[in-house]
Amino acid sequence: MRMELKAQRGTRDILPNEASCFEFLERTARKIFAAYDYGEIRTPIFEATDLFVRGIGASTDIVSKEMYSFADRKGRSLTLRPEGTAPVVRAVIEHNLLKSNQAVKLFYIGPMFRYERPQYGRQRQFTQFGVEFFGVAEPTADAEVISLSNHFLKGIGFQNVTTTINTIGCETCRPKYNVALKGFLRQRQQKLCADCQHRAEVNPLRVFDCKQMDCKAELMHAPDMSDFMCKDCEHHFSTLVNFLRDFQVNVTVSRNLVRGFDYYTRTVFETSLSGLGAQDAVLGGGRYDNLIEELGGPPTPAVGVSFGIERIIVAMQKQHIAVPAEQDVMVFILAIDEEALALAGRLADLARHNTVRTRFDGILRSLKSGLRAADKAGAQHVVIIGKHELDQQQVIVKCLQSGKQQTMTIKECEAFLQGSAK
RNA sequence: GUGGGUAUAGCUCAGUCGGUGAGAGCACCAGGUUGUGGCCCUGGGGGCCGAGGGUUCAAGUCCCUCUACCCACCCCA
Repeated sequence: MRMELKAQRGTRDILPNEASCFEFLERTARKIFAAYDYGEIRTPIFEATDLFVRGIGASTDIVSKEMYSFADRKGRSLTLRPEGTAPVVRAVIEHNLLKSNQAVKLFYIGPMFRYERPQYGRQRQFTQFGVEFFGVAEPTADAEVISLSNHFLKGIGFQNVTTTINTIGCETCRPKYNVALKGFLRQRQQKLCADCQHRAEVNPLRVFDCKQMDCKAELMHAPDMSDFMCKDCEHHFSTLVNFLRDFQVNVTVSRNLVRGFDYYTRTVFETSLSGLGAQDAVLGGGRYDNLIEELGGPPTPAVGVSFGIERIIVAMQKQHIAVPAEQDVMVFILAIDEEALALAGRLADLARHNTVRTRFDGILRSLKSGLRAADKAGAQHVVIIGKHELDQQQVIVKCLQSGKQQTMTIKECEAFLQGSAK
């Protein structure tokens, strides 16, 4: 195979077979998002680079080394969006969607871009669905978003879904804890791995995620977040956990769960599915009570989640979850003689105008190969036209399932294609 | 960004110690009496063996470079 032009690294083509899987997920998501009364928002694929630097945090991996940034013809620095929350926040501020004490619920669907090393379940262009819930500070909002996430995975067909949740505190208690943790890590610096030494400076909470046994052992003695947590945060979290139990969402509390964006406050969560190897998180999210204000909007609490669609599709394949088959009846129009092509084309056109799913390729086939093709295409009915039929102004309509067939006049066939074929 | 692995037909993969003309299954196409699908049988098309260099009388096979993919790390969805 000689090809100079190929899909770029970390991108790929979605062929019809897989596209139907995306379509199924989108359909399922829209149904569930609608049930929770979220409205769709479509934001541009690229934004000012500054939006992500300020929103996600300059020191995060995504901003410091994974963004597709470029200068446009006037020298503006633009970036293909690496995630969906910052653009949505920008949009709700820009359009004054945030009225006081009003809940605003939005969802988005679309491609995201990160310059990462591709791996299974990790592409440079990938699809995320996500929801953002603005204006409610109470844990009811967190619970709703997590419940919605669970509902989505169950709607697709996943069983035994468990979500991991944690709280990382708020602007009053987290800094105190960070100071204590950093102090602790500095003391033990020599005993930590290189990665953890780096984490200790950039995002100290991440050290709890380290897989090195030595680091884990050291961290047994680390200061405990719960000793630093303010009353409000503690109450928020325990209430949330209770809500989730009421909602029958399986949750595991893990103090090791930390997320890579700077904007999270209090609640963070993610859900993993089996069959994905190292990249097994298919959704992740959390609360971000300060982001809107930081980006120039009115102080507004918010919570959101995003779903990794390609990863969900991989998990579906690994767990043998099939996309429900299309139920539409299909009619196959088969011309077996040159003279029959015109009538075949006309009948196909008529059927299509009546939104009957119709297969007609405009080519001559032998009766045998035509029926084979119809069978493979999954057609229910085949309209067969040859010169014998034309001479009599008739056609044959064959039902593939029963094997029975009947001759009809052209008029009868037209009526069939307009009515009972569906 | 770091370390390791892989690359042969549309798909999944064989191909020995370098040595006749590059294979299988699936998929596709066509036949199996004159106009009837699925199952079965027979036949057929389709590969510059990822790209570029090198070693050799001889390279799919050995060496180097590049590219892509895979696994782990990092990070994340």
